[in-house]
Amino acid sequence: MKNKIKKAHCAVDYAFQRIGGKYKGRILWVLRDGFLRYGELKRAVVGITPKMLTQTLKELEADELIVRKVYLEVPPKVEYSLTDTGKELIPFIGQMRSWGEKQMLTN
Amino acid sequence: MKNKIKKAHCAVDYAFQRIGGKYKGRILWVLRDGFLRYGELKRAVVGITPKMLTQTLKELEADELIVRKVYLEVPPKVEYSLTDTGKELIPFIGQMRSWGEKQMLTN
DNA sequence: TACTTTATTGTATGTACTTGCTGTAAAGAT
DNA sequence: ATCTTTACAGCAAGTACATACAATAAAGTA
Repeated sequence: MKNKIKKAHCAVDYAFQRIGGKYKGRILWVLRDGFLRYGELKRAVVGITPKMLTQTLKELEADELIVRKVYLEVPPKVEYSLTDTGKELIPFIGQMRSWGEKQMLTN
Repeated sequence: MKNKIKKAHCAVDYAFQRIGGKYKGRILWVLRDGFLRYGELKRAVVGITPKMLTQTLKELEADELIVRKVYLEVPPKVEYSLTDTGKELIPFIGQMRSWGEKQMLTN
């Protein structure tokens, strides 16, 4: 399966289906500056379980928002980075983040 | 309960907790131009069940992103509109929407 | 009296999401 | 031979999200 978008009623719906989910935004955000390995992501996205990290990374990959690059080494090494489409989302996530920061202070 | 944000690990997390969910983005979006009654919202957000609409509206209200105004009439009349905080999210949702539209064409 | 309209609420049921925990491969170091 | 490291996979279990369907209040109209 290429991705799991069901049937979007509108573009807003579609976009939220693609970057919704508990960790997708955060993962995209920490990848904004380049390549991160699985373990680095795990440390960067505090609180995520390995299971969820793997699962979410797979979804983002199937959705073509990130790229997974495997190095044939032992112990294994896998690097993740944003695709061009994924990079386009960074400004929005940045805005959301600013809004969130402001709100967190207000409360 | 004022809202149901658990413990945000970062601002991105926080923001997604507040506008995540299957219908929140769409509801905020259709409210961008002013006031809508419950029934109008139901027609605007195609596919939502009355139960989910009520529930989501309550969450958005508890989160202070929308305002609920009740008119003491029979049959009942209730109008919903964005708060200032809610309005701040509209540009962001608009951008997401543009991205989504573009993506929908690309696929 | 029965019917209509509007904005819900309640109960039951179902599906999707998320977590916790254990296990694996394979090379290199001790 | 055992231990370490890295990046996962599998399974059971719980929680959250979502749907379907029935029901309510209360004034106005037929």
